Amino acid sequence: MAAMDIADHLHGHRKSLTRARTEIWRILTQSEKPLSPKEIHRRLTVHKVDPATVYRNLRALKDVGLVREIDLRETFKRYEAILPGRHVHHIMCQVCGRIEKVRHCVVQDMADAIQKESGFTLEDHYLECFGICPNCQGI
Amino acid sequence: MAAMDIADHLHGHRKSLTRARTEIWRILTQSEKPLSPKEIHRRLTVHKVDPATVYRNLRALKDVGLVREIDLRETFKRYEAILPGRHVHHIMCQVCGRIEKVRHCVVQDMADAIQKESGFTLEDHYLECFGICPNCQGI
DNA sequence: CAAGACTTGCAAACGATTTGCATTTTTGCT
DNA sequence: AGCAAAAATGCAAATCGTTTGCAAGTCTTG
Repeated sequence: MAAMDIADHLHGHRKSLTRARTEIWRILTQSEKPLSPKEIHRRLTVHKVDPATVYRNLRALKDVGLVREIDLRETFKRYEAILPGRHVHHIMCQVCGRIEKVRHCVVQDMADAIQKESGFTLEDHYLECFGICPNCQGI
Repeated sequence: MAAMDIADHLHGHRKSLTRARTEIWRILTQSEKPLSPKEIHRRLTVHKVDPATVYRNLRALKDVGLVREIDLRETFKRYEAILPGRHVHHIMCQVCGRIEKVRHCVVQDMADAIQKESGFTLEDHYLECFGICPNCQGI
């Protein structure tokens, strides 16, 4: 998604593409893994951006559907850019904390079963995995 | 799991089955849905149990594998008893917040794909669903 | 270019959870 | 049972991530 698109996306919600937002978006799209607000703040090159601004912008980006909030059982949330055509989950190593993407996802296959079982429609889900990475196996 | 078993379970970890723990366990096993520390505290009938004690005990029960911590994108965590032979996820209504169990789970089917993709073993996962419950559909 | 809408920095507030410490309860042994 | 050691508890204070009020700054749109 180009910078142009995110501007449109934001404008559609009466939100503007500010310097801080542009940077946060760049940082998120360039990252291999979901980042914490603190990590994002640390990587900002624009001067004097307040942590509160990072939080506010993450929420704004989340509200317009550009960013996803991820919980990996840590004391904070992580955030990642939602890139079109990708449905991504993650797996975190229980030993070293390394995080990798999981592109295979079978959750949608559960929709029918859920519908039958509880009558709920399945609109969204949250799937994060924990395991042991190659480096940590057999230690 | 009977009270006897949980005592054994705890003793195996040098932990005792105290009055507060017994009650918390009872509350959790009797609940239809995962509860927040605050809800658990509110349901305690033993006198003068401090919130800190609830937190400490939830952690203790989690550490020995009796309780699972659940994140439903709220401002707090929820906890539920891990009953043998049950692998349960949840679906929360995006409209009214109602929570139901989801017993069908296909995540283990992903283990092979994950192994091939990233080399990780899949030890545990975290799957919570969001949708719309029958009552809220068509509103 | 002006008026209103949206953003920001800063400091203070918040809410959930954790911790230090002195006291009480439970355990393990005799 | 009786007791010393270990673990748990209440209470208050502290932490930590995150949110909010407010005044000042920046954008947008006509």
